[in-house]
Amino acid sequence: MPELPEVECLKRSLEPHLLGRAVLGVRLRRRDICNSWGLGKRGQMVRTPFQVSALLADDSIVRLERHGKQLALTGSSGRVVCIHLGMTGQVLIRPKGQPFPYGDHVHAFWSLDARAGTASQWMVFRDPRRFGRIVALPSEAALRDHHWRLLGPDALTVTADHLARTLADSTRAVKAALLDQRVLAGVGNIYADEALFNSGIAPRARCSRLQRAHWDRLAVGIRTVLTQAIERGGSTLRDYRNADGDRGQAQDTHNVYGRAGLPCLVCGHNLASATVGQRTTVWCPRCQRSP
DNA sequence: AGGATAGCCTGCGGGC
DNA sequence: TGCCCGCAGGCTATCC
Repeated sequence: MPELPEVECLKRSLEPHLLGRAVLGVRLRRRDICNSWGLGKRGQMVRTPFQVSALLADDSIVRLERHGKQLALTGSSGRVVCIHLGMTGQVLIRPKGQPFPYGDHVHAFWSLDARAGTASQWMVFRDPRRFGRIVALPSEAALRDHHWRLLGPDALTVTADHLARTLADSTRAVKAALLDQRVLAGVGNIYADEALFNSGIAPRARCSRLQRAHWDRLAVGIRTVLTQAIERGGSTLRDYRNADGDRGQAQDTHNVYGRAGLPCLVCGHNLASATVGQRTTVWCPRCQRSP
């Protein structure tokens, strides 16, 4: 469930813990959630045998960067670890020596040094369903030019121009297009439904039928919904927590997601539900229209 | 080639 | 009470 707002809130909550912090060592329980890329002989990116030391061991963290739903940690060596939370992934900061309150499914531990006012801590990656991934890369250039090369622009800054240009000839349902990370990065099922409600566009509307005014409203709708969710700390439906274990509050203000059959908060008409783009989709048939 | 579909994976709630 | 089934949906691989 973590989409762009949840990953952004995770990033903001991790930064005070991680920036400038030394990684003393890394322990990995599951190797099958990790990938590693390196530079090949002709300068191309190649898959390399995974080594735990590639996860910023003996490094210190100098930067956190998010694109869409992915979060990258850069070490002072220039190496990068990119974390993708999948459905149930969590990154948590916990003091060493205290009982760990989150049960099983912790796949990786980073040992962080003690610093002024702070005891030594663990950063842990936990992911019950294991849809998440940890990717080691040799540089930020490799991150942007290789690992993130197929992702569309970050949804927080998406423009009507980009949406119109990218999707004008597409016959897909607009909701399916919003879920496609190559079109824009960061929108998942929750915020796709919320953004479409905000813009008054039916999820099954064909992209090629939409006009300039629709793209204008949709771009604003996407940015607004995501920005407001970030301000509320993201949506916690079940699993999402920030680095400190706190829940978000944005789920309390959803207009349509999870409200199938309930009255529309704007017009009172019962909200409809159907599968669109292989995802459960909820919308208001009165407030949202197909051109 | 764009678009649809299957598969990965665990927890939980509903039904019996 | 306990078991089974369906569902949740991020993405990749594969098919049409």
